[in-house]
Amino acid sequence: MSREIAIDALNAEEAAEELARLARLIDQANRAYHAEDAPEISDGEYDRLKRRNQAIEARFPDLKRADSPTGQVGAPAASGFQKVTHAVRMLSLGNAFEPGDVDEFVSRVRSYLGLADSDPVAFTSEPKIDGLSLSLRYENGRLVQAATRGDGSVGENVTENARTISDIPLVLHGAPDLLEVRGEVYMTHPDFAALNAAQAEKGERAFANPRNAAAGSLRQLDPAITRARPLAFFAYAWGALSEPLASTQSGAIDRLKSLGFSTNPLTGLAEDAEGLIKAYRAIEAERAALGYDIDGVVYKVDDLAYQRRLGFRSTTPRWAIAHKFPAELAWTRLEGIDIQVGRTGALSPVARLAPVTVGGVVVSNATLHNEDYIRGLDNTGQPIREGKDIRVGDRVQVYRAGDVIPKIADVDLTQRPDDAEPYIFPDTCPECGSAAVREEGDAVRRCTGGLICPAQAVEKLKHFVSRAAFDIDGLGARQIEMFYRDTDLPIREPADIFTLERRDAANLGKLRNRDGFGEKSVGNLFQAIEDKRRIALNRVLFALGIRHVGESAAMLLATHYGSWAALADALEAARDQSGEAWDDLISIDGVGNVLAASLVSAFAQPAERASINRLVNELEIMDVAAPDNTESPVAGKTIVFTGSLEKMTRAEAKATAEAMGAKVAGSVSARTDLVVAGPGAGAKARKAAELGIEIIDEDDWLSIAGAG
DNA sequence: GTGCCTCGAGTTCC
DNA sequence: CTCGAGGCAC
Repeated sequence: MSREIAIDALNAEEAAEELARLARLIDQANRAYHAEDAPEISDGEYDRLKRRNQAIEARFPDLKRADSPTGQVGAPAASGFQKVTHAVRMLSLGNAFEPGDVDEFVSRVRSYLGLADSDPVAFTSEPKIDGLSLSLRYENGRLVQAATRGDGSVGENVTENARTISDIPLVLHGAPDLLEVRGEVYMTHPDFAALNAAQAEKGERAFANPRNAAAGSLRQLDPAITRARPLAFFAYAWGALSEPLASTQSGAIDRLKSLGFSTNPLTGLAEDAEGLIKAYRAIEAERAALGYDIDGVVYKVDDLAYQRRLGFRSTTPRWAIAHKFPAELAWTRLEGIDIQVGRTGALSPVARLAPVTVGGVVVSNATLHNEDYIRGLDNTGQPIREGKDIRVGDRVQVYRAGDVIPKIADVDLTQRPDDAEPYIFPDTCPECGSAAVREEGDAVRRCTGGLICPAQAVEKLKHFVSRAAFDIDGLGARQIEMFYRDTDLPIREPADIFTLERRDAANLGKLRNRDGFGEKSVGNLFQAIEDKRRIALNRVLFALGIRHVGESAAMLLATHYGSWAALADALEAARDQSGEAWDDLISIDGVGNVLAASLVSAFAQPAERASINRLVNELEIMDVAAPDNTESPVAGKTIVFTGSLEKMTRAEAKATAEAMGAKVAGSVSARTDLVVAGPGAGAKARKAAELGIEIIDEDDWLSIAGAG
């Protein structure tokens, strides 16, 4: 590093020079990172450069550059782009890997819709472009916002960059007043090759593959750079709309095409699984000649009314599926097996591999799941990989499951070194030495050290500050690691986070003098912690990290009990796992014996309970109200559907009823409020009549559902 | 008891 | 993203 002057000693001219130098260095590091190649500088050095840049900018605000690595004012510093909440979630798709999965998809659709064998149902097929999804929002025909997918709910605002892509029209004629167009940004093979040649000429790093080149180009802070990059765009879907585009998927795509978007020319229609697989084969045959990367074929139900009826599962639509091409494979050497310890004490083996490129990415780690997986057995004891075990020193075949998670597919026994020994899974925790026990019927071995185990304690704390839990800005995994090991100002349990400021004050505020901290960042951290003292009950419950209590169970419990006091009292009363409080807990839909026992025993453990109490004393926990469906006529009622339903299927009826706040049960009891009886209703309808429960037919139900 | 469906937990690379 | 397992319907 050339001369680096203390910031206080810089004059304006030197400061300007320094800012230019730092902008260049940081930009270079960013590019190296996006090219997914060996980074040129370490993470620590990168952070140091950014901090120095920030400090100089703070002292000379007038000198802040247009291309400042800290980004525009008001933008979150972490990414440089503003966050955008999608009006309609951007979903991911379920996957099919073989023809059988496609058959299953088609028959699931047919049975959910209740179609007879003679009723036709059409599906579209189109190549799945390997790029990055983008949502374009048009208001009154003008492009007003472009956002990346992000996590599906919240993406990044890349409007200025999207405007530079020639396939993306800035103005639409004859479009709905509001129209969100969704599609894929990608780079063609010739453009990718030319870009990399130009990069090489300029002495800059090449991109690993077209997808990363497209992603890196779209996420440039300077739109002028994006403009110079040859990006392309295919439209294939839509989000929020003021009026429908068409009545079918294929019609909507045609409409997008007539509005001026590029749509994929290989889009087709089929009537059944056989037709879809034919389309898949045809696209697969074209794959090498397309000139852009695709990683499979997407099938969608063509009729949009059917799509609406099919609806969504928790994260994926029921009306679409991605049929993936077989994953790319690569051979490499297994150099070692390490054991990681998770928050619940689970011991997970990780393969350390000689670095190898798989599907355009360099892979050096792979998950080995558990003991049995290494031995070549699945969870039922059936052999996988023809029963071959995995040994350190083996030549192994690696692929990326779902194009993401590296896994080991196969072992080449002919290349096994003579001295390779079967892997012996540890029966003690490598972090704390406690016994590691595998419960009968369980696939994982767990450390029994509990909070004595530093690995478990740290992972629990990381979970506590994670996104869906307390989500404290400036207190991420790295800081947790640091504070956990700290002797001056330790964070060893959640309550310690909320006493940090007090303890630091008592300690003469030394934190701000520490490496990586300053006046400003310490202030921000304390403020971020203060902001989370007031927090919703469900988040607190989830943050505690009790086994089997995830986000969804935490919400169920929070809405059932409403307040911390009610919850804590109930768990206290249910501690011997019987009696009224226990029955009430078990009666919650989605809460079973295992979850309930885990929850109750966590609260009954003296040490854990004391830790929870210390935390709760620091917080103001907000009550959670049950979802307000009071306008709905069936809110809070228990409904039973019986007999055959003719205008909808059972699954649909259940989904509609639940959306209206009702509970759907399988059998009639004294707790049933309403029975919907179709033709052929037998014993259940009779029992309902005996109990004096209201019975209606399918048409009555539809008019209630329509009104609700 | 068996077979779906979802959730929880752990994981990699960016 | 995937696997394992809990919860629930049949």
